[in-house]
Amino acid sequence: MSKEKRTLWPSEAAVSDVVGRLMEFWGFKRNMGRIWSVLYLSHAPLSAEDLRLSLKLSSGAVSMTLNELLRWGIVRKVWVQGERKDFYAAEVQLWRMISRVLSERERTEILSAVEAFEDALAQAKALRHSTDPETRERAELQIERIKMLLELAKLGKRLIDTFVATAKIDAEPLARFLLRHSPPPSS
Amino acid sequence: MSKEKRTLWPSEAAVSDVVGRLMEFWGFKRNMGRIWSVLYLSHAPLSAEDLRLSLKLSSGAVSMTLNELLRWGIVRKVWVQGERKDFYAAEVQLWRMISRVLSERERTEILSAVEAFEDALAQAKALRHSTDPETRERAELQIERIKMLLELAKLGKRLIDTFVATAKIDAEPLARFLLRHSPPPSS
DNA sequence: ATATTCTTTCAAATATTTCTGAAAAATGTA
DNA sequence: TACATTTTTCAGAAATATTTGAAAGAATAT
Repeated sequence: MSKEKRTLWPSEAAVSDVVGRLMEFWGFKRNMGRIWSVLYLSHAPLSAEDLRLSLKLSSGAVSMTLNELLRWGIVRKVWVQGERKDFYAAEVQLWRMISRVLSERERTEILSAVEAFEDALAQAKALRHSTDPETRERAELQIERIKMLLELAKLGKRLIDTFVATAKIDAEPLARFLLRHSPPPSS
Repeated sequence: MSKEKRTLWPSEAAVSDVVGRLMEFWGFKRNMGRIWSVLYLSHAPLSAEDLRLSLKLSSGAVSMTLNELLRWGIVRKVWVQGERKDFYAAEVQLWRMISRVLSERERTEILSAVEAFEDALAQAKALRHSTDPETRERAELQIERIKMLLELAKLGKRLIDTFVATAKIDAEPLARFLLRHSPPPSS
């Protein structure tokens, strides 16, 4: 599998292109998506060099990107008997992959947003009893609005938590998750 | 409101910082979030110049960013009697704002992904009857996997559609949407 | 019509992100 | 230990994204 597989099939090229774009859109590096895709569509684990050749990347880029993918739990290392180099395989459970990313991200992003909103709220509340009526009025408005943001952020957190929890126990949670809702409006 | 309001309150600075980061995280420009925040926390509409001064941006940046925000329906223009310049106000219905962005984005991103996956699937299917057994085997695997991706993309589309539809008819759809699910696992 | 004020545009400047490739480090082999 | 292979690191290069500021363009008032 390390001699022939140096050129991507059209289907592989197409998928790695879209997934690369989607991942980029999602805030990852495009190459993360491209590498994952090639692994995902491969019938056997691939080495860093396989990936380097089929995607025309530098060895450094492959190494760094693979490690990032490993950190996200989106790709894993695989032992191949008799081979010295490492081989890599894609996480094929899509929902698991997504839930991992979501939970990983919400921890850093949403939680820090919640904290920051709480701080801002406290700061606005401090002005509630200003002697200047204009200041008081503005403070009141800001308190209301920041509360909304805070609520929204917490709601987002809960949504992610729920999703992640569902994904953990259920083999096809995405479908269930969705189908619990009214049917889609238009197509 | 155009003379005094040149320095942000700490609460305003804090919120525009977080929201700026969140929006950047979400794939928008940081200044979109910052400008929106200042407007959102303002008790009166602000002019481009107000924003330029309080956020220390160039006039060009303010103009471009405001237009982008207008295009997303996240900010609207407001007439102020007796004033010549335009004034701007933030969309305060958060869920409406989000649903608009979601529906706008899914149209371009998810739909194009679905299409691309379908193409890739067709390409893989074309190899199903290759004379080479190895090729056939690989084609079968790819077909299975691409199908999963396609399903996932369609599911995502449906999720967004459902959300957007809910948001359209309901004043606090986010809450309902969420609360229909089991309570959050951890905090 | 002309002046004044405000908004937009856009090429150049900055800033940020991502990639390359060669050297260093690590890992295994004899 | 010495050697061969594989992986990682990282400074600089390249590619992208964002911002500036000045000039052009609109809009309104006189």
